[in-house]
Amino acid sequence: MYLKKYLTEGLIQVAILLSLSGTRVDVGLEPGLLSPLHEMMLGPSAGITQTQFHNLWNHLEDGQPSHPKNVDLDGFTSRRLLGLVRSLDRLQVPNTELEAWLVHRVPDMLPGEHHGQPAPLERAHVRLEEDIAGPGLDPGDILRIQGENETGRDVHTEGGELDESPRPLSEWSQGSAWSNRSQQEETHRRVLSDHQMYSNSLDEEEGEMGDGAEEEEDQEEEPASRSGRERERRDSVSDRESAQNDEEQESLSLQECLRLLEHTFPLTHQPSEEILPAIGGAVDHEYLSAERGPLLSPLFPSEQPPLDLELQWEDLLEIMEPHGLDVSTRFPSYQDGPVQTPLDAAILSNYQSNSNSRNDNQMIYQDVHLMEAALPLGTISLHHPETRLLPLTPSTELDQHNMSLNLSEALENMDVNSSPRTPYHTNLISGDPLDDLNMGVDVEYGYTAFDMNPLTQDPEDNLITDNTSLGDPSNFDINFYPNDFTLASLTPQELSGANPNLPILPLSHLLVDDEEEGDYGLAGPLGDLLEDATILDEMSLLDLALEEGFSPEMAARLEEEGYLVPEQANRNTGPYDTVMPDNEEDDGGTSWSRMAQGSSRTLRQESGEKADSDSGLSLDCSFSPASPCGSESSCYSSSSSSSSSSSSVSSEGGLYSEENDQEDEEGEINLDMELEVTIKQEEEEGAVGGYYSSDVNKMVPSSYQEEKLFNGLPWQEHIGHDHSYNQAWPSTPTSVTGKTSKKKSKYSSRQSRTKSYSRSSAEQFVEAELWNRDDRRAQSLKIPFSNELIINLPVDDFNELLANHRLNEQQLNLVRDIRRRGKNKMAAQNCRRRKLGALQGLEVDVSGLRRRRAWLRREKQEALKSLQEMEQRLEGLYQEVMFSLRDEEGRPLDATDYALQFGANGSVTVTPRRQGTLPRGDSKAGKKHRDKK
DNA sequence: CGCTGCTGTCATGAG
DNA sequence: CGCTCATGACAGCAG
Repeated sequence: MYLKKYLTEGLIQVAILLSLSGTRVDVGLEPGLLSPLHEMMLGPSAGITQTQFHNLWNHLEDGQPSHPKNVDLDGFTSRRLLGLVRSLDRLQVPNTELEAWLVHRVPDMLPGEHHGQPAPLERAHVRLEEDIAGPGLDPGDILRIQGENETGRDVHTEGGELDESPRPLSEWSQGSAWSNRSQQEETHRRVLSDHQMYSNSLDEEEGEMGDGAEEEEDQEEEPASRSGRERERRDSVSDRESAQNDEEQESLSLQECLRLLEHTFPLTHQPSEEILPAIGGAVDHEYLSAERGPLLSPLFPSEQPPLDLELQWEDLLEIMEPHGLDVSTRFPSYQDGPVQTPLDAAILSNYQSNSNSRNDNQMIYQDVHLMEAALPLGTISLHHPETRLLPLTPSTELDQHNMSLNLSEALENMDVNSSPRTPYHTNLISGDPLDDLNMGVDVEYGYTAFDMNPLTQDPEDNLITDNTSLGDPSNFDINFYPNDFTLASLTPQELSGANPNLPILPLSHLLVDDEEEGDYGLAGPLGDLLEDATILDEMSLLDLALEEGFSPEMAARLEEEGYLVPEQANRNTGPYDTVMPDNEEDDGGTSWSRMAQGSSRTLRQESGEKADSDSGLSLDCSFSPASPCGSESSCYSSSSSSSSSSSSVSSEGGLYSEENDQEDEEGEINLDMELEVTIKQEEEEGAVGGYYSSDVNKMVPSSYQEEKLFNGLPWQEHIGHDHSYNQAWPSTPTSVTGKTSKKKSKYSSRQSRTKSYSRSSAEQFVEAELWNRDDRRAQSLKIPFSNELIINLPVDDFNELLANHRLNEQQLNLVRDIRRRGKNKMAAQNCRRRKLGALQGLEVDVSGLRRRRAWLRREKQEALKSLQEMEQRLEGLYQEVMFSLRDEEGRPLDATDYALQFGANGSVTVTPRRQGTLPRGDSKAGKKHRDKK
């Protein structure tokens, strides 16, 4: 508050100075004219800049690591959003901004029902008329007010300079000479119409639309109706003339008003104390000794520099905004306020906005509420540094389901599942407690220990749900999920304390998981534990493999460890490298059928599931090659060739599953893993598996069930999405290192892929055993390790791996290419994910800005109304003062014929109105009681 | 058949 | 200088 006051006062001083100097600062309608401060307030106009405005607002610190090269939105979308954002930059409360501010300030300063101060108003009038000053007044016409002698200021001088007597407010709004005012109003109207246009274009809420229309109407009606209102006021004042009893009260009110204004606007202008005695004897000079003259200049919006005002508004709003960003801190700071939840805040915001509350506190709350309202409900848990902006789309809420479900289930299962995995836990996720939670969730769904990584892979889900509002209890009812029995046990604190970055199980995953749970997940905790133990063994073996280069012995050991489920056991082949495509070709149909039996359903499920969750943006940092667990994960990923195949199946949709069913009828069962691989290939058009996959399977045994379990694996992401390179692999693999040749193979593979379906199953098996291009190449060159390993191993490990394996130049090149492409693939996925996230953030920002604009409009309307009231009061007070004055003959002065002028030196003079007097002749004194029209 | 979205890949630049 | 990452651009596939 103090800061706000300080800044605003300073700005007002500047504004007043500019107004006094006759400088007209136009509203910064041009975005380019906006000052850096303004840009800081609203954020960079270019939404694609690295710094997003939501970051500048210090709210919704999105969880993504702010990349130095932030998302660069391209295309129409970015332009559209940018246009919206830029348009919002033009959301300036033009001329009445300061008015609005003052209107809010004044009531605060005027606890009582005080009327405005005529003196400053008149002074402002004088200032306004300086530019159009006509011939100097006859000194004889200048009436010196009592107290003039005190200061010894020569009123004549100023009167001569100023010549023009203040106009009545009616004239003030009408006179052609008031070009400034007219321009201002015109500008204002223009801006309003602009706002209206934007309102229409942005398809705002009806309430906003109504506001805009109303606002415009108000603006148009204002100038015309003002004169009428002023006349009415004058009449009322003249009526009161008979009741002199009220004069003293008015004077007192004026005194207090001036006093408060003085405190608020300590300026450099010399006080005009002369009027005080005239106004009322009770007036204390002490309070009016300073700067009363310019006090009212702020009341004249036409004289205010709109740019500063805009900045000031922005400043005011922005100062208060950050408070509304952090729920955890904000609400405590406003405990005395009604705000309890963002929803409440939004409601209260609307309510308060409509209730025309005008004191500062209310303003603050309005701002806070507004900002909260501007935030989607899903973005409540902003207290976490990595919280993200959430879209307003329903998907957010759906994802919140995931979040809450994950957390709750994780919490529920943590104690149960953590023990078997303790070593793994400590190794992999010691840094992040929530990973444990996530693991718990994974276990709950029968996923293997590595599933938690996969679960984190869904990029969109991460984007949307990473930072769902954990801290908001209101979300829980929304997040309640049928199978989530632990939500009730979760306290908001627990959830809020959880790491928002906890990977969220996508809704699709949940749904599928539910189904799968019926199939597999019901195995019970024992099965989970066994699986965990198996996974742990597998992981240890993989670690060893990483260190020792993944020798075939280790792969064999992994097989022997028996961590494979019975289904998997069938798939395990003997020594790595023993599987030959020919065998697959022979047994392809049988293995295919077997696989179909075991996993056809799973495949279908996965296909659907992947259809939902397969965003392609699934890469997650958890499996970063550089990370300690990256190698492990890579091992697992590499081992989970089946998972990749499953993902591929998913990408390929139900077509293959249907084929699987058909093949399944053949009923021939072959335990050969290669056959299985062949099946996969046939299912997935050779996307995964095959000869090379057998190696992978050796390293890390996998089954279709495991595929299911692993379907969230990061590797699965890229592998599974590699739908474009499922092609028939030449029976005689040829090493292709050149890019052109790669492309050729790639494209030809696609063509062959389409052909493969028309071919005989044997041919399909021959050609469909291949994965993607790199996999095939690796297979052809007999690269002794998986592509996943190649891609995801840290550099050192990778080099070590290469060193451990004597590879020829071709192999080395291929391995490097595989690594490069794989990493680039992940990078591309991350990039796209970030881009989407940025887009969503922009959308959220736009929505927030819209709300803010609506709020500002309402504020402006209120301010206008208040201003009108103030003007009325000022007019009344002015009349009162005039009536309290007497001319040389002791007759009251007619306010229509005389005007109060306030000199720069603080002197106050009563000057006749030229326009008023001229037509009326010299009836200044005699027509004091003349009715106004 | 065209459009759109997704994905992988390449080229390029920056760190 | 090499590696990694990010990103634009391109192309193919699927819906």
